[in-house]
Amino acid sequence: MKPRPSLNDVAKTLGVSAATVSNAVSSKGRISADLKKTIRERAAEMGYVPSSAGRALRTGRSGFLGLVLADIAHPLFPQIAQAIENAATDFGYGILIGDSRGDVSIQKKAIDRLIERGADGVIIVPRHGSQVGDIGRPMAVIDSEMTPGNTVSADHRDGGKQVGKHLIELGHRNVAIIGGFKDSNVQHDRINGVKSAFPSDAEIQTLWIEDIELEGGTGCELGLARMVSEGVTAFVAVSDLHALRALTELQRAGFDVPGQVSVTGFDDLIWSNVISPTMTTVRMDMPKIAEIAVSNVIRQINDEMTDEDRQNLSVPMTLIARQSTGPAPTTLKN
Amino acid sequence: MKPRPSLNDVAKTLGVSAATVSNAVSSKGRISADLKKTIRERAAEMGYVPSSAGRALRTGRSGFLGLVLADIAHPLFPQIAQAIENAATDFGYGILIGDSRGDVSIQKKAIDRLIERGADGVIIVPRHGSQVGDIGRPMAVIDSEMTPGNTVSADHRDGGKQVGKHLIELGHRNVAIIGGFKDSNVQHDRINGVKSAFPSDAEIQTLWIEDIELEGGTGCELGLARMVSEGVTAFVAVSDLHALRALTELQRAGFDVPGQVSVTGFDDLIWSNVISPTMTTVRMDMPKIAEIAVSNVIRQINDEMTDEDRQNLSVPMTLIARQSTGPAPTTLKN
DNA sequence: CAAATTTGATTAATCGCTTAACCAAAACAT
DNA sequence: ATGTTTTGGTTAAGCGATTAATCAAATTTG
Repeated sequence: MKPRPSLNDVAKTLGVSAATVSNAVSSKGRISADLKKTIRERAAEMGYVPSSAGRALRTGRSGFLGLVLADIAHPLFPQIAQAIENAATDFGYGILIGDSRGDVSIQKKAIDRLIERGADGVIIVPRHGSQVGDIGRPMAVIDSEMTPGNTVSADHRDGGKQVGKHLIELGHRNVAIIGGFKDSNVQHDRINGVKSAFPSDAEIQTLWIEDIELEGGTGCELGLARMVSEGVTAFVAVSDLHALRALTELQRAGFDVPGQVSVTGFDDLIWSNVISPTMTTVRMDMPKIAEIAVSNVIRQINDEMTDEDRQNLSVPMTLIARQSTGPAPTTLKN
Repeated sequence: MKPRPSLNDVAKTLGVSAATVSNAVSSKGRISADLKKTIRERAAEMGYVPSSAGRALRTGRSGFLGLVLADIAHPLFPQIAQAIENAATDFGYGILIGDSRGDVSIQKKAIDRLIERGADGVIIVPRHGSQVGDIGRPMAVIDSEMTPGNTVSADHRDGGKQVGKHLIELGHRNVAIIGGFKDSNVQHDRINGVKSAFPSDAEIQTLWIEDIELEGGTGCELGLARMVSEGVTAFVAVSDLHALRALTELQRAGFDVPGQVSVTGFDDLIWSNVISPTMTTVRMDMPKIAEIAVSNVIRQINDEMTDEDRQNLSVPMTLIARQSTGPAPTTLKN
């Protein structure tokens, strides 16, 4: 726990001024190539690391970005956090996390707390149904194109469309979409995308888990078996979590997936590739999204915003066809 | 983006010294109750928020703790991050996240980066098979009691024991344990715990996914169906992720869970309660673990370590019996 | 060669906060 | 009334970095 050397310590051992050391380390100001090299070597061997506190105080920049998710417990969080952290690191920033403990009303508070802690900007993944007002600081929102103030998002609509096309090619004409929350813009985008792929004579219905659970209780059966017997040949869930729920419910009811009925999800969550059958899903390009969000915030911090930056960007999604989808069975309805 | 008022700004509007304002805000030093109240009110109405940079520079404390996970993509990460963030917030600290991008060799680098960014201490959840050397700064390790330098962990062994007992009560005598990585101390603890619950004449075998995938490739079938036909009546996975894999593989092969075979997992991951059947699992008390880890690091920061703090604490796990376990079938072997 | 310019480094101020040292006035004790 | 303590505040130093202003020496120019 020995205190680390300061700029001044390094300067003294070389008999130069602190300013010169600062210049050498940060490659600013005027300094001869020779001295710069000498100083850098000495600094390195002394184990000198610039104090972020000192720098922050002087420059007014902390070098941190806040990452706020309404609910950290969301299964997509690892993907998001990792991508954001990596992108931020590439830009020389650190990531401070904030959690609103599942309570939407605290979302704003969580953001404020990060700002108070000195975050130079904030990246927000708002909870469905909520939107973020201006916070007077650089920020980027990752949600849906429909969300006011959104900065960047995956092209959820096209992702849905890809799923729809995939199912059409497999011969499915009677499909049930499984949604979670009606007030989620992301889910609506995905659902609309799916629908847009089908011709108008296709049979498409949408069921909402929040509705079903209102009656059956959390984690209740969704009643998918009955729907299959009524002709549904494929279930499109707006999230791999719901897709997993559907898959296991169908399997347990004795159906063969994908032999008798197909299932698809979204987001390529951690388990999608190890369950049996592996799940057909659509993946976001999180590294790309993160890079856009982070660089956008940083440009705001540096007052380098261009008109282009204010656009609501969308990043393509990628369909990953796996084992949970197959040709529509022709036996039942024809 | 208007600059926020400083201590001095507040002091000037009241005609007092900055030191007095500081004392009023932080309740230190000597100050009359009246003036303290006045100052606090004025500070509040001016929207004064202490500059973390100024404070950090002066006190040498940033107010941040680093959280390093070898792999942020781990499905347990949300639980951990949320618990740590909440605990840290309760203690007035913020959380800075670090990721080693899946590469164990970078684990140390990720830690160093957080320290360089000014983290006062670090909380580490090391990757299986790795251990953390002394970093010369306050730190806490959350892994297994077996891991050198471990600070706090769930009582994985007892968790395993609870699973074992649960299965014994249900009449299971022929069990297969599914492990992931052999070099994981946590998994070994759990496995040993499970074994310890069974009498010596019980048939217990252990299969390792890393071995099986070496031949079959990532995400391959585990060959559980054959094992069931050979008499195994229950599968104990060391993680819900593996349990899910086992469950779907068995269901797909046409087995009824828990009618013909039981399955258990660990960690109560996000999906455990929504799949069908819901998963019997064992849950860690992450809030408790996080609180212990965070407070331990903070005591190190404040040089308040007691001998008690150096102990390797373990926090009880809780068995959550759900639908995936049932009485052992008596038809096959008897 | 004197004047102008460039180069390379130093000085000193400053960011916002904390805290030890100090001091005047009030309260108490002898 | 004089000495002592307590109370309530102020002063001033300093944490470590950045940067505008400055200056001496070296170099170029007329």
